[in-house]
Amino acid sequence: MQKDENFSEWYDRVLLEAQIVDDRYPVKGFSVYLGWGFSIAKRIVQMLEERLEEEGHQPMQFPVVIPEDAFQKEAEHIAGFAGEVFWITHAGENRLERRLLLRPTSETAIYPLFKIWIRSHADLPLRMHQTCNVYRYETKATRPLYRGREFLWNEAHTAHVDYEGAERQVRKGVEIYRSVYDRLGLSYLLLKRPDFDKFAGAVYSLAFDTWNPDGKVNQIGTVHELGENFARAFDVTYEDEKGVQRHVSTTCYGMGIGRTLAATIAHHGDDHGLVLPPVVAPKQVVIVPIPFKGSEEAVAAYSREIEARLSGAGVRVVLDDDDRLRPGEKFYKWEMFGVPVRIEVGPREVEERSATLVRRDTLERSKAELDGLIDAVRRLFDDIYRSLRERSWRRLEEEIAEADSLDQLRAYMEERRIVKVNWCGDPDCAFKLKDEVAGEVRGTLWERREEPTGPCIVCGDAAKEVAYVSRTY
RNA sequence: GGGGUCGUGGUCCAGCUUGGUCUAAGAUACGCGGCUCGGGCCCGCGAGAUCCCCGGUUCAAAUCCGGGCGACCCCA
Repeated sequence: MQKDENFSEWYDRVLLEAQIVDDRYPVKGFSVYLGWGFSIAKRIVQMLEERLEEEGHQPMQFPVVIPEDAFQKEAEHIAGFAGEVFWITHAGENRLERRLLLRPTSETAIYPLFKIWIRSHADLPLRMHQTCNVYRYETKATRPLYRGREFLWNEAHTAHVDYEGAERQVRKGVEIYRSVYDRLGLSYLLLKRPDFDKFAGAVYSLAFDTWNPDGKVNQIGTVHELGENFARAFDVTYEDEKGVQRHVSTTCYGMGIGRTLAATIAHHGDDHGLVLPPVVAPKQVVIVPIPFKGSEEAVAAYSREIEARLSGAGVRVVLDDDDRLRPGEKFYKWEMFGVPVRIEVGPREVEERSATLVRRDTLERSKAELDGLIDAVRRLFDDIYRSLRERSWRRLEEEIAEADSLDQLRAYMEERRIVKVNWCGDPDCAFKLKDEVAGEVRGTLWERREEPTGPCIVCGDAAKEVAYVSRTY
């Protein structure tokens, strides 16, 4: 099973065999999270929610339905999403007087309540977040976890006294997302989207784009500066210290849980299946007993002793004592599930009061004394995490190329790379570029300005930016 | 949005070109029993299939034709 040669086949197989999602649900674009996959997803959600709440976001749950009139308040927003909205038009046989829609995102659900909650500057800043499913009738090809018509995400919405407050929050949102991706060992490009590709209704949008083995970048999170756009549309105002009514400035940011999970699978996985960073692995250690004839009882007892020690130290451990499978089959099985560390226990280990450790990322074996086992396991977790993270970043660097002609760009697109080009900033040049090559302009680096090294790759005029171009999901 | 390939037990797949020998073969997974166990052993028995859906052609359709649904790939 070759991940890099045939990612699509590898991915489909891993989803099913590692019990991530089952895509056979009989509605296109909707799939079922299975036990192993959802356990990982929940851990990602939990890390994110903890960070958000540490930074003053209240957890909330808004309804999934939005009334049509609220949805239609912000003109650009409707224009951006109207084409992919699921409408609820009937209750039983009766046509509804007021149509409802399933949220494609929750701004228009949340702002009518912001208007009620926010009275004075003392109510600000207001920060909330929710983890929920959203609904978009995607017309492009759907792909489990990458692009569904229903998908799990977390969205945060904040309101501030002024634009500067919102700007600070944008930076905070970036920092929160970065910390989650980092703990998953994921590399990414943090790009400012070109104006024509920003969130519908935003002043500007930032996006975390990450590489994928098939060469299509995966957008795993976005952070939006909304300025007063939504506040004006929904008339959300507060009274300042001088008694003047002012519009709030707002931000929002969303992280696709499915896409983040997909990236974790795609970045770290190998030809044997998943490779999970220990923080999100539902089981971090699997103990495989190797019971030679005559030593079954001793091996079983010693395995249970190791299990008890690890589990007592807070390690998520499973003892695979299923006697229907041979050790070799168990090795393959737990490698598919991506369990970070395997402990092999046979008569030799019983004899020596030791354990044989195998790390999932490199499949290297090592030995530890029973008394030093917990430290050895923790060290391995740390090594695995570091090496996955490093490998992911190295791969991102290798994916990036630079082109100074359309022909060269086209050639790199064939190789499915992410390519830096000089760009004048004119949207027409970006559109032309998309017509000419298989990729599109994703944006410019947000945190560091890169100076163009030549004229615009399309029109030849003076370039203002260095843009990143790639295929997309 | 356009083009291509494909859809057969849980999974992978043979059969389709040339309709009948298909009461659909095999592998794997599953259940029972035995033997084993340091990388997917081995032996026996068992169960499991609306041949994606709807319609048509025909004495006869997994196979041919039309439409639909779904998946994958390529292009825009």
